[in-house]
Amino acid sequence: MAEDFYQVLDRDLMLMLQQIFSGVTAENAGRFHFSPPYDASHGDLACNAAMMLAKSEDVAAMVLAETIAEHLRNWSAFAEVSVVKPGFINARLKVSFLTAELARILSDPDYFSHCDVGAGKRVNIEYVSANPTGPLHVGHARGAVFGDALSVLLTRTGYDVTREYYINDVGVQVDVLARSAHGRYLEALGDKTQTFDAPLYSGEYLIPVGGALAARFGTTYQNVPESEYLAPIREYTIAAMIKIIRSDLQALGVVQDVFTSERALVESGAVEQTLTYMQEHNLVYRGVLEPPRGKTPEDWEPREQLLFRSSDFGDDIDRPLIKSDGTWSYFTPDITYHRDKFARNFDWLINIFGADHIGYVKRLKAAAAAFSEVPLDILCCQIVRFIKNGAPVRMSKRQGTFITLRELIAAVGKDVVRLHLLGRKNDAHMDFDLELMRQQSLDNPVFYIQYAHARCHSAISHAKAEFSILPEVTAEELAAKLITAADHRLLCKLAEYSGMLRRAGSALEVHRIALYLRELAKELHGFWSQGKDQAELRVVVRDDALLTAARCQLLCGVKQVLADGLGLLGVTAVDELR
RNA sequence: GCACCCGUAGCUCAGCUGGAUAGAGCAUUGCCCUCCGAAGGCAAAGGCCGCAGGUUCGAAUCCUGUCGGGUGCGCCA
Repeated sequence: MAEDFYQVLDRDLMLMLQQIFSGVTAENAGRFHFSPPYDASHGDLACNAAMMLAKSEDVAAMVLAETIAEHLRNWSAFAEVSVVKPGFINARLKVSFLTAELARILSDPDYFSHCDVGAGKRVNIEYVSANPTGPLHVGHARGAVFGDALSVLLTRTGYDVTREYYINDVGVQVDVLARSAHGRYLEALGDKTQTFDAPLYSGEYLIPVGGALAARFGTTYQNVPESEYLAPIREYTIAAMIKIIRSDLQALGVVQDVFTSERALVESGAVEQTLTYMQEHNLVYRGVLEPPRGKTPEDWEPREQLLFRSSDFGDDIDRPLIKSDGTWSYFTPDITYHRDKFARNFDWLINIFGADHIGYVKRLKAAAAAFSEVPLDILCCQIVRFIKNGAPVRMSKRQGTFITLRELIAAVGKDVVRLHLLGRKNDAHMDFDLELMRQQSLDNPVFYIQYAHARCHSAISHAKAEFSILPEVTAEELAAKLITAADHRLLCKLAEYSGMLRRAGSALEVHRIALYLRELAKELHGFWSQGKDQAELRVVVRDDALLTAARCQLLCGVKQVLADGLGLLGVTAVDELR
């Protein structure tokens, strides 16, 4: 398993501390690490070990820091090690150590995929799973891009990822869909009296489905009772909706591998099997629930149901599986579905939920815990407020005022949608200002990062034009040439990338990639601008071909890291801005 | 009433699993294009990190309470 830049340093630190201090073991050593200090004037790296050890060793942190620093001074990686007041150990890296990392970025074909914290474990990530009753709308966008980017990130950090969509193709919603489609079908056959009020779906997207149904079935279902037309119309229409949804996802750059049908699961008898299993394992009982506190419904009456002992597994109350009328609750097939996922031998399940399903998390985790040791993580994406003309857009399905995903992409572009939604923690509330995002203003980080990438490209091309032949640069020359403070900062920033990815992966925090890219872009822009005042800080230095070649290597590294990070987020890296 | 999420600069948000003087972008105010792309850079200003306790060498970060905002919660799906 290959280690990244910071892992190597931290591992060596741990080994060294174990040699010096008897109290340091493999277990607690993970707390000691190097990290980039927030203030660059402190150096390239800060180490927290002395302060962490002060108590267990019963020695003043400053004394320990001096001891540790003395050892660190022997490391080949460091040019300078110093100790500062509370007990920080600050270190400055040798340029050769940083340029060696740059060389790996440029020459190692596996550099961007060598992280193996996942160790090939099989993880299933379920996301979107919107009801197949129509095109996706903006409410689905965040979960879609987050699930997609998380899948890419976990793949990159060594997991074997399956991306899954669960199709809720059973129940009232899809029956309503079928009735609506049937109305459009009659319309297509010439009946102009059809209406599509309240419970029916009035969206225009069903009109072509009606036409297709007419072409497919002719007049077969024109004058037959619902019991005859419902199933075939429903099947056809759901397939049409899935097709629309998949194409919506594709427009966002989101791909999923497995589409699991609830109906197929139900028809296989898996739900009954699950109920039998739960009965055999004493996970259910017949009982009556208390009315919900503080908000007792007027028509509440206690009725006996089949309940899952979910409160034994961390839920607040037990949950109904079979309702008093003898039918399953929504939860029952869903439990079955997760049991099916467990049966497919994943090592880890992740569900991406919208904020409107937060209340569902505990019971599902309870069900998972009752069935398997395999961990289930449920990540919720908070509501995105869409702002138009300075005011939040009120969206209502009934009034047809919700913005579709297609409209959003058409308005601002896929890259803007993705980077903006991926730029914040998934569980943070956020705004999406449609005007700002359309303006391509500085509020929009896509252009800032793409601009940095384009500048790298531009400078490298310029260097190639200026010097017909750029000299080869040896490792020694690279280290000897990239010695200014500006070079140094860029090199340090590049070296952070691999460790940042590893941490983002283990924290399931995709937004860190976006933050990092912004930081790297900022360093690049700063680097660039210094060349305006001082010609020797430019990429192209006319009287120094070797320096120019070295700087080109540096910018190649920046360009590659920017492109890789943007690629992880599904955002296009461009060589030129319009 | 209960559960989950969020309260950090005027606004939108970071803060790397407990570290140094809490950071970015936008907006405001000043600079920097005869010079690799100014869609950029530099600088100024802006803060009781909602509030109150606790844990410890050390808290925006962890715990408890509390107040505000959001989302959800019934035998709906």
